[in-house]
Amino acid sequence: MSLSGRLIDAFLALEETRRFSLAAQRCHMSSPAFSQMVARLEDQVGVRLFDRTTRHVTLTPEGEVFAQGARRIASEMRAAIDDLQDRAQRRTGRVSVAGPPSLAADWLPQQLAVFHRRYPGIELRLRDVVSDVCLDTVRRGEADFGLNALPGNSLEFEAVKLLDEPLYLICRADDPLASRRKVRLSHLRQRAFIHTLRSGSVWQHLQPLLRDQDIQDTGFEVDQLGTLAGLVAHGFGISIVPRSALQLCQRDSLAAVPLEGAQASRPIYLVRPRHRSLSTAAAGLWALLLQGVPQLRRAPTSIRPQ
Amino acid sequence: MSLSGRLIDAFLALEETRRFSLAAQRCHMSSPAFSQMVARLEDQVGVRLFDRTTRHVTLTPEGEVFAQGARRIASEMRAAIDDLQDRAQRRTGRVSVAGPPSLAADWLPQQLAVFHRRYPGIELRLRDVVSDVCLDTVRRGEADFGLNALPGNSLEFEAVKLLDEPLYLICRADDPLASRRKVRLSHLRQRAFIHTLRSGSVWQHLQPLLRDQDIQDTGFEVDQLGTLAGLVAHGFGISIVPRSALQLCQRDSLAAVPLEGAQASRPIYLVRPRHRSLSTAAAGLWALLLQGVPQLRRAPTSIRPQ
DNA sequence: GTCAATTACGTTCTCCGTAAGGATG
DNA sequence: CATCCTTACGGAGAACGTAATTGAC
Repeated sequence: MSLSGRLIDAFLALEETRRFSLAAQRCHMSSPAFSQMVARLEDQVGVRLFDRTTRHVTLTPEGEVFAQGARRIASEMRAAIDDLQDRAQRRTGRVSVAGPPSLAADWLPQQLAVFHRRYPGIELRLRDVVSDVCLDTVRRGEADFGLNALPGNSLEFEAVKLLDEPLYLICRADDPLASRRKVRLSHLRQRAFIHTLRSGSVWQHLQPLLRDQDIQDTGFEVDQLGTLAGLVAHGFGISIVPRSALQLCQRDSLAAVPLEGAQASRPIYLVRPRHRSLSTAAAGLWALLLQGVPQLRRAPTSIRPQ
Repeated sequence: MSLSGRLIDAFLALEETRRFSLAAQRCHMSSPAFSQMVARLEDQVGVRLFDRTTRHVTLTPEGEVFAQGARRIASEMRAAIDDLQDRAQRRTGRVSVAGPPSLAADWLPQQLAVFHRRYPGIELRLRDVVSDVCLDTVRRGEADFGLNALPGNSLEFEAVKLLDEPLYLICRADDPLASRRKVRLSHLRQRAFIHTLRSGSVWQHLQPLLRDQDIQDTGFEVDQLGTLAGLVAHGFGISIVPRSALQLCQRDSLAAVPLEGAQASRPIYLVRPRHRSLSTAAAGLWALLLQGVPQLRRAPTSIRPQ
């Protein structure tokens, strides 16, 4: 009632060699054991598959029919196992990561490139998402894991902190604040402020703090960091971005000044579903990202006054 | 290293129910045994297929990949076994018989019709062959078995005699011989004779005997029995056919007279290869033909003088 | 605390290998 | 008579079930 891979292999070996002794040898078994094996197979399928005397071994008509099925079964088995092992060896597979636009601009692609050089067979996908939808993306399985400023519900997600990423004030190069080595939130009092997306992590992080500082909201709420830089450059206000976003704000007329104080940085977590394990490929990328943190700490910060 | 049908079934049961206890029950096993079974499967394929706590069972990404392969494997296994058992039950299959034109004219189709009513799923094929090629057809596997006047080499073929089929003289109704109740070969002395195919069994059977009887050879050698009847009807000569061929010679102007004497009949054997067993379907038809001999003995012989 | 999966362990059964038997050419 | 498949039989290992344990909610 139940075929096994070994029975199929035995059948195919005998079908090819037409000799019990040879086929047994090929299957690394004694001849009697092999004989019993064929008998078991015939018993299980319910029909005689070989005509055999001590001199000749031939397929029965039913055996010839079964041979086709046996080859398909063996092929499917091999394919299934090979596929799995290719994935285990990271020779094939697919990983999808969700991360914030700032990291998706440079560091994540850089890390993905390293990963791709090491495991060229693995298909990669990067979804740039705002903080709000990151966890949803992971929850729905559209990404294997995500990078996010919030670790998510600890019952649902498992998170490890990658690093605390310093925040920077972005202002015009001729702004008085641009000459400071550091700024505090209190320095921003009364200033016009351009928000990044309300659903983004920086906004979520700073919003309660800025409310205390009597910040003047310009009403602008941009999606692309390039747009933000343009607005700041043309005098509509100032803004705050994480260090990894500085590169996207690179303009001659702009300056960046590190924030200091209690909330001068925002965390970045690696977040994955707690109750679903990562694929081997995803686990590999996860580990690589953890190792890649130093490159992130050394992120380019060339926007500087003077 | 070796998947078995039971492991695949276990995997699919768990994949569907997502509960060890339910899946174990469905596989008619205890829960611990089932648990070990899944562990064995995971050990054999080399990767974890399920994420499980005592509360939740989920497929790993690799498990989801494997599920597709597992379904294909299970499907191929089921198909292979079902096909075999359909054939064993004679619900499907194919039989090819080779027989002489005389029997192929009526009796064989009649028997095939009986077989087809009983086993409508089995595909039937009837090859009408002259004696010469009958055994070749069987040897090459183009027919599962044959009907032939010669039993063939007993090392190569296994033959059972169906019956001895009486031979009849075919002549014009106004022939002096037509009024006889029986004729002997000696009565044919000096008569012009029309041969059926030299490769046919009747010719092979009679040729040495006719040579002793100073038979006059017309030079005609026909393929179709209808042609033979036409030649006889128009006075070119006489001929001899087996009883089963009489129906094909049915004409008002013709008469048939049974031969008597030592060689007044030719045998018909069922012949099959000795070293290859018959398919279940073929064995069924073989048995049915053996049972159908009485109908062959009662073959229509309406060609009669007066 | 309860429920579900797992581990522990004794038992049964499958399955292999060695040795003897039987059939074929 | 030589060769090759099969049967017989004993032992090793696999796999199952019962009972105890661990872990999650």
